[in-house]
Amino acid sequence: MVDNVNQNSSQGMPINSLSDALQKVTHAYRSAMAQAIREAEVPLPVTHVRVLKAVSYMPDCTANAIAQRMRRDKAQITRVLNELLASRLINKRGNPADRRSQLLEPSIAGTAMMQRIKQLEQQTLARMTRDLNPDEVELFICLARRMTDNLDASPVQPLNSLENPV
Amino acid sequence: MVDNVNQNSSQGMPINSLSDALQKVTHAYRSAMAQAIREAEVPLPVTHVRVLKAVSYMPDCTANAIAQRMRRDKAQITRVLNELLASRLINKRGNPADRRSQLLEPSIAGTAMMQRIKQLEQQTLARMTRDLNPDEVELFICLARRMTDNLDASPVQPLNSLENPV
DNA sequence: CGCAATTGATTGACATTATCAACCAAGTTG
DNA sequence: CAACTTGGTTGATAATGTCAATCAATTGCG
Repeated sequence: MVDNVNQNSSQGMPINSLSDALQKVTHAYRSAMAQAIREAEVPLPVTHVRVLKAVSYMPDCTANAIAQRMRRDKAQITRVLNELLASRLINKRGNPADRRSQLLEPSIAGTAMMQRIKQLEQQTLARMTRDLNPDEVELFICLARRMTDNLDASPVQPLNSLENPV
Repeated sequence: MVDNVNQNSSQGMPINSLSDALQKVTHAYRSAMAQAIREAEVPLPVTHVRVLKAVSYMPDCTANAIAQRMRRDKAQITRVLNELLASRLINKRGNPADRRSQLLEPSIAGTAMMQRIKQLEQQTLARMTRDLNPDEVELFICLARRMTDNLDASPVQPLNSLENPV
């Protein structure tokens, strides 16, 4: 109801509640996934799961590619990858095209883990969308992407936007 | 776009990309707000802003009420409130109805700060939704809420029978 | 009333996530 | 070759989230 009390000027458009709705649903999803993962005794935090997912599904995956795709700091990606490596869930191979980088791929164990996680994710998403029909889900995704693109496309271009040279 | 490579079985329903779309748009929004706040030289992290917002708009606001509404750990709320107090952005008043708790309200400075933040939020949201019409925004909010409620309402449903491939 | 249980708030400890800056080695360009 | 860029790593620190224990005020109930 923090939203409800946003007197939103002239229109009936409750645009302010957008931020709350967004943060709440994301928090709910992350909590649900974290809980599902905990209960399934998969000893991986959510971010690690996402990185493992990227490694599993991105062809010719490198650390930098993950960082760009997930729009996260490459430092954090490095750390997560190191822990996944320590857990033997992924492997590094030298990149023949560039000796600075390594190609990443899931190990056998990583692939198996990914299968379990995929199930958990499907269950959580199914629970989350149980009263939504496919069209509504698709529409939600579409809207979310448009909003993401809107924010990405027109950065306020500040002083130090060295990160994304797009 | 980790999503794009999710071979999503037989159907056309891209249910898996939902999680990525969700996390990306939230991350984009948080980044944009954090950047706007930084540039406006408002020295408050995003969570503090949200709590200040709650204090500003919730009548008879208490720490516990905020924690429940934001679905966050009350420990975290306490800490954020303490910092807002230290920054003189909010005030505590004894709660006549319950001497254990205090009623929270923004200070003069807090109200002024809230006005600035509200502007920043409006700008960010406007940028994010610039090619969406009000109906689409409202629909998005509605869908987000339904999903949040779905996750909140049901603990963890039994595994099978949840997702018969449509 | 007296006392156990509950509740609002706080604190400590810790895990997770995010960001920034410095750095190195390999690659690229002039 | 020198200057610069790029992929990756590391250190430091901020921000966020979660759990457990604690204290004081309140409530429920015999």
